[in-house]
Amino acid sequence: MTPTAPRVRFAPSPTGYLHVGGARTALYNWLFARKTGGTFVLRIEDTDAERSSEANTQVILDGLGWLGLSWDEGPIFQGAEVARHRGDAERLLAEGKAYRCFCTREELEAHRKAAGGDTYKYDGRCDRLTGAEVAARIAHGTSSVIRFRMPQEEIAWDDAVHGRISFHGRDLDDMVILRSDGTPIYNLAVVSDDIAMRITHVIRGDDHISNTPKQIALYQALGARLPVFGHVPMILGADGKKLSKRHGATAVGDYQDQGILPAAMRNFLALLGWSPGEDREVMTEAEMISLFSLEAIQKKPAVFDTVKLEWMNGQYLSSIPTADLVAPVARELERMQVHVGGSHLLPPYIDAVKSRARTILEMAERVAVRLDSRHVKLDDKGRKLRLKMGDAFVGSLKTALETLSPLGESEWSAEPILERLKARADADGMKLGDLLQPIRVAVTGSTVSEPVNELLEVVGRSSSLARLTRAAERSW
RNA sequence: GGCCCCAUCGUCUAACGGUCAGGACACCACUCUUUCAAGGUGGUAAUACGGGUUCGAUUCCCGUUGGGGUCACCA
Repeated sequence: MTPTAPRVRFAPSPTGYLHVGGARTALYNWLFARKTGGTFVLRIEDTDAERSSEANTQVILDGLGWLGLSWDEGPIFQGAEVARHRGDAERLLAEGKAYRCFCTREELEAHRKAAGGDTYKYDGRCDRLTGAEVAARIAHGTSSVIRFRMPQEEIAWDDAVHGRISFHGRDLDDMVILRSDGTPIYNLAVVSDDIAMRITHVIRGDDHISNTPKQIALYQALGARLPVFGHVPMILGADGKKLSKRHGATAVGDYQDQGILPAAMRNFLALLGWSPGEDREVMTEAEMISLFSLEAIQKKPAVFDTVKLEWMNGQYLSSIPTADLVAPVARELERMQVHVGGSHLLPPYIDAVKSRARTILEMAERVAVRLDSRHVKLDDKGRKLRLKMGDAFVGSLKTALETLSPLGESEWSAEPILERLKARADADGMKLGDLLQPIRVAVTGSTVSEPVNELLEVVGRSSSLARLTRAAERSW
């Protein structure tokens, strides 16, 4: 390994599912590592024992695996490193860069109220305690935290995506770095770990910008060399607000469930806040890696557009061989409790449906409709067509039944079906479409399908006739 | 509210001071198919506002407005 090879990390906390924003951050780290020949480390930030869980950790690992984001080291669990975290905090204390604070939560709350709330900053009163006073309180067994004394100076860095960002220490709190129970607070744990793991590039969400000056101060106090920081923009919902549960699907698992392909998700996520230029959109993994750069990342937040994601998925779906679709569609059908009778029977159904579906789920639903008439549901456009056509709708169905019933089982295939329907339409002087579209709606419930004659063949003689009869009688 | 970040079509974005401001999604129209999509062709649609700097600003500077992030013994 060359000494200049970058080391990056993705450091989620297992307090929930893998959010699409987190997934994109992971993706950018991964792309950067692969592009530069660097190392991608996975670290699980589980120092909040209350909210962390093994199940959540597994969901995150599964999500990354599904997206194909392989890590080179880890997962490393932050919770296993508390001894080092504590050591670092105590070192800062010993070097006079941090101090013990004996204030209780109640006292802090009282100060905050007295100061008027919003702009409250710890006033450093415990920093003014004499050595004797501190010793007395410790001897008395009063519990304490360790606070870091924030340098009162400008703290700035050249952000890999934003350019120069500058804060001033006077606006920053003397933050707690070690809890009274001896466990570390986030900012200390992160810095301690990133130093120990020799991380060279910290690529994370914009929501961490305000943590960065605090962490830089910690790096400097610990005498460590600064990594490059790069803050990638947030992902917003359709209403322009930060993406959250009320926007519907926000976990990568949700999209997996909807039948989005990992490659499509990865491509879409990469484009959300980054552009390779030259109007490139659909890219292979190798192209994405070779074109990637931190400097080309957008500074402003991006709205998550599920419609475009589905379009992207359709692009990928259409280039996948039917054989590769059998297993995922079969799995979905099983989940829907649709009886298939062996997945070797599936290919003709998938072919029938493939070019018209944008997700695996949609594909499975359409296959289900063809397999089992109980899945036929009249959709809005179908209903609209029936209303628009009025009596002619049922008339067309009756005509179709008359025309097709005489066809025997052995003659029931696309070619003869089309010939008969054409001949009949000609004879009756009606437009072929006026005859076919009601059939399509009666058989599938939808106005969209493969050519009607092929549809009838796939569905089969008896089921097709039964569906036409039912639709004609019920006159839907 | 303090601090910080950001600002090109509805959405994702391109344009290292000079372009008829380009592409993609979505939408509309046309076209192919004696039927649906897909495809093809075309169209509607943007530099938030006000000042500078400059021969010339989407691009550089300042301000306004608007949006976002963050202010815990959470991460």
